[in-house]
Amino acid sequence: MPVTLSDVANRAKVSPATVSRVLNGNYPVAAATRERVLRAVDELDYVLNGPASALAAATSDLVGILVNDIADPFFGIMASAAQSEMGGGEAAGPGRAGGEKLAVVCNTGGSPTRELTYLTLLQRQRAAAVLLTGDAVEDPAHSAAVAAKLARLAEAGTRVVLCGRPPLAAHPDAVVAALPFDNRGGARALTEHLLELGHRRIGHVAGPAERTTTRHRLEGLRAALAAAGAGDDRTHRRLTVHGPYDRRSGYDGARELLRRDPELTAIVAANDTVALGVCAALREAGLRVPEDVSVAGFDDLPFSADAVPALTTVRLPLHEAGARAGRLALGTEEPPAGRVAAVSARLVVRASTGAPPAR
Amino acid sequence: MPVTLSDVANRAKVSPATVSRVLNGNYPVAAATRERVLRAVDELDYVLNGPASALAAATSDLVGILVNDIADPFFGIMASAAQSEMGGGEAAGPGRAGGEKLAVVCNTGGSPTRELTYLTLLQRQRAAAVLLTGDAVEDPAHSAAVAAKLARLAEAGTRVVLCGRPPLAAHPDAVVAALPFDNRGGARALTEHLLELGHRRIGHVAGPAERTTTRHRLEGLRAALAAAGAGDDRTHRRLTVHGPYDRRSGYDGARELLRRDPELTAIVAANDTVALGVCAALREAGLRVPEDVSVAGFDDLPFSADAVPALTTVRLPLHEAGARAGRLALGTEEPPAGRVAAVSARLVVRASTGAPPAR
DNA sequence: AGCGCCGTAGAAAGCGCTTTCTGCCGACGC
DNA sequence: GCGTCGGCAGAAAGCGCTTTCTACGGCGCT
Repeated sequence: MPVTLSDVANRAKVSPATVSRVLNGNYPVAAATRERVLRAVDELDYVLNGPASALAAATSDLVGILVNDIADPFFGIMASAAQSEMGGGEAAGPGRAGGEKLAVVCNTGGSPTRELTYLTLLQRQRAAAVLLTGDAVEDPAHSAAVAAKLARLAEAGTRVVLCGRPPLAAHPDAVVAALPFDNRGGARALTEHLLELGHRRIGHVAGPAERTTTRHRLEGLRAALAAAGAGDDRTHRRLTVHGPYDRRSGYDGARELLRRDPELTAIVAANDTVALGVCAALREAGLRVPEDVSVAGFDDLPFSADAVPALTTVRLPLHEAGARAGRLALGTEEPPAGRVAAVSARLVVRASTGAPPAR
Repeated sequence: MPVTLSDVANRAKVSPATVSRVLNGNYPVAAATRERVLRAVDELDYVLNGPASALAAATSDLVGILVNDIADPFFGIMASAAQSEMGGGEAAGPGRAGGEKLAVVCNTGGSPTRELTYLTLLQRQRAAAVLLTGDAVEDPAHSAAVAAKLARLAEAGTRVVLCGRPPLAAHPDAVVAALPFDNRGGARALTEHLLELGHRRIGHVAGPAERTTTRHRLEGLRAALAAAGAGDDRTHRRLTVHGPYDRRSGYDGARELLRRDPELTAIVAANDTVALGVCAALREAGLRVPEDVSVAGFDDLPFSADAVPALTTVRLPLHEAGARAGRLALGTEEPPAGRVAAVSARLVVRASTGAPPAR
């Protein structure tokens, strides 16, 4: 019932081989013949059978993008940037010419199991490339499993790229490139800003425990604190709470921190969304931002500039990183030397931070 | 090099057919044999070749979810709800048992061309189902092209479902089900709320022109206005500006509306994100919300409750709708009678609307 | 004039799986 | 005790494409 390659061949009075060559454009075909074939394709409204050609050619045009939370713009921005690098832009011809890829995003929900599941599914589809974004869970067993999976994928010819995620410990060369974010540096700069302003009692609503991103941001923060001789480790731990990357976590976290230390003058949030929750809790407690308590976010998502007050945060060039990762996955861009290129984080000072209240 | 079905068969001392049957679980296999096969699969770390099985079986386990903007939570929420209905939850076995699907989201960026491109790509992959979310562009040529494409997909066995999008005019039965949002009703209720509060000069920062959602929301608004005898058509048009669904559009739109009519007492935004931009512009102009000007959004995205002031808006059950659409796509849920089930919209009154200032 | 070569098209062998059709074997019925 | 049936496994024919290898003209060259 569906139109096949040979139907087209018959109509164009050529062999199936020729049609295939026209569609793939990787073999000389006389202009007149090509013309005829294209016309037949058009007339029959033919669409290549993806599975069949993937099987025969042993590669497919599927590219998988794994994200932790598809409803979070942090990932949305990276994914859409990556996706926009991968064709799909112009009209798809009937064939696979032009190297258009089907870039698809897979939502792991932050669950290691689902991450592995998707990787298997992608492996099953013989994906051309896989792009992992965001956080990695710091469970040795899981990291090993992921690394092993990626190694197998790489073996089968899939290009693996890591974006906003540290390089693999286990099989570093299974990966084409890794673009980790400089979370440590960003957190450090942010904390220094707060210290300069005069803050000494700084609370932290951190991200989920056991995640590299969370750990790195914490390390940056503590490094700055330590360098300034502000507080000891026990204090830091007391002034840190963990939670997911949502508004609720910020709200609850801020209340908890306030309970633990009502004298707090600043709160650093795991990201901008969490920061909004923190602001809400503060406001509810009758505290003004930044006059009574300063608040800082992380990521610099678009809404942060519009918040009231506008959020001081650390800008991560999500779009650029995503786009670059996309090109790397496609092989359009040369991998960086050493396969790793850190993505820098820049402090953005806005209205939500200020000097601590005079006592 | 890669492990194939027959490798597994050899190791398990059975025929390839048997291995296939174990993996697909749709044919009786003696427990002992099954056991043996499963062990072999495990030992060889075998992963089914998706393209090959898709080719042989003439179906694949790919499900496409088309969204306009992956970085917008509006779509993120629907997509993630739909995706979570489609397996990927538990560990993926080596086979396709359990009907796990690879649910992938495709970002059209609101471009009709890319929409068609993705549809072709999905058709090429012989997708099991396709889920179109959000707005449809109101260009007859494009609608016809999409409808035709969907009809061909349906013909090939792909289940097509529409979520937050009106049923097809051209080939209504190409679609398994359509779950359009009640944008008219929502807009109407919202406008009535404003009218009851006493507002008469209501500005509108609408969504992109030539989109069904935009049109429906406008129609609801004008219906309410007309019913209350508030303003004529020319006035409405003068107090309406169009723009994309982003913060910027709200900001620019509000400034423009203020210029056109400084006596405005309320502004209805295309959605919550736009509403935030409106608030920013108002604030900048020295106007308080809602004391001087009331502002209302649409969709009730999570951040709306946290905005300052908390946004009055229209709640769309995005999660529920997405989940239902997912089940419909999978065939887990019976399609509604007539294949169409409107999704209701509910007014949520919060702090951003109030009585107009006494003159 | 003959040779070889370039440019182009066709034949055909798979790619790795699913599935019908066939066949074996033990159990059960009469 | 033999025929028959049912439960399970194997053989083999594709699924629709890609790609090597082969074939065929016509051209330029010697």
